Amino acid sequence: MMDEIDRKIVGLLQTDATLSVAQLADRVGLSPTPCWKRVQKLEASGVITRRVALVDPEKIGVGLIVYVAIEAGDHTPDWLESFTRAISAMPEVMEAHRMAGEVDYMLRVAVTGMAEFDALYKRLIQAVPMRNVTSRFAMEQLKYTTAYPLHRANFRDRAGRDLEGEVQGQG
Amino acid sequence: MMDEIDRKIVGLLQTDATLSVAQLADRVGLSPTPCWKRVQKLEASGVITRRVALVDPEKIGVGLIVYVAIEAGDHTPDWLESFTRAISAMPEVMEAHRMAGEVDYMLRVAVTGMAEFDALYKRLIQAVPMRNVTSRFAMEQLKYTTAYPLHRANFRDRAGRDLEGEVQGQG
DNA sequence: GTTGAAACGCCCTGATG
DNA sequence: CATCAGGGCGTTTCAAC
Repeated sequence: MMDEIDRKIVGLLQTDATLSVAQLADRVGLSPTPCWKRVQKLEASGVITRRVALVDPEKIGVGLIVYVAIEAGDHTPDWLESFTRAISAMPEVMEAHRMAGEVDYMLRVAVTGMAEFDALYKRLIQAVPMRNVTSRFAMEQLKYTTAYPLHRANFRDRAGRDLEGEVQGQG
Repeated sequence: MMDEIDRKIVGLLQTDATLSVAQLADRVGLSPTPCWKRVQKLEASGVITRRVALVDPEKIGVGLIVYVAIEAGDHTPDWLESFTRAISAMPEVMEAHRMAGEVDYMLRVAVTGMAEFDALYKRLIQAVPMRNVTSRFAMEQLKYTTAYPLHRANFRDRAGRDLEGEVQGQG
């Protein structure tokens, strides 16, 4: 189980992965060696999955973000299979979720402009039948981060106790 | 302007920022020195904005993703100002866009569970008046990437020419 | 663009307390 | 957990082609 120091390490690396182990150790109040071991453990256990470079979408000409809400044509394993394969092959589809409620799937798409989105849309409805597709276009990005919130309730202190009281339904 | 080699470098670093300059140079068909210079330039020019560690949300107990569609209470600068300040202070709000069309704003939220989302929702409607809020809950993540698509049309060859014919509306 | 080389820092691994 | 020590690798810069 992760403790408060692990939480700090993850928090720091989520915002800046160029930090050296020495800097990291300094900021979490540890010496380099155990700090390095913790980082290794966080990677081995799959908490930290990868290190990537983030890019300014405007600078590479991918300025249009579109949220696409989809109602499936039918609810069969085949449909899901075809749909999954289709979006996997589309680099413009950066995120895809299966949803609860009326909307079945939600996509986050990044394209150069309307013309390209239209082409993508056509490829999509051609790959698999859809009952309904609603596209919403972003005008301005107010906030964007890849850093997940690190709640104290999800970590332990050195005695192995929760840092906060039990959270409802999270036992 | 970026050329084909820059495009490859960005593409590689978007998926794996742990690559050494030597490895990178090897894969793009360059020697280390000019490859290193290109990376520096990409960072200085703001194409590459940062390097971060990505984390498995399940492993840190943030398993619930919610898309929130918002219609603003009114359309004044003050409202936008208050709204922006509110979501900036909420780490659970990982993404926020101002949208075209009926929905004014779109949030992507990561929380530990329904209880926490409910608390966030209350904080949100308390911070600023809303005409309508529609929350959609993700059941399963089909795809997720931080890597933007790199279209050949947005890059040049060594002669400075577009790699593809002019794209409609992108001329 | 290329190669080769040097200086420096950091990563990573041990040993010790 | 801390501290110390060391080898090896990668980064960064330089010179010359």
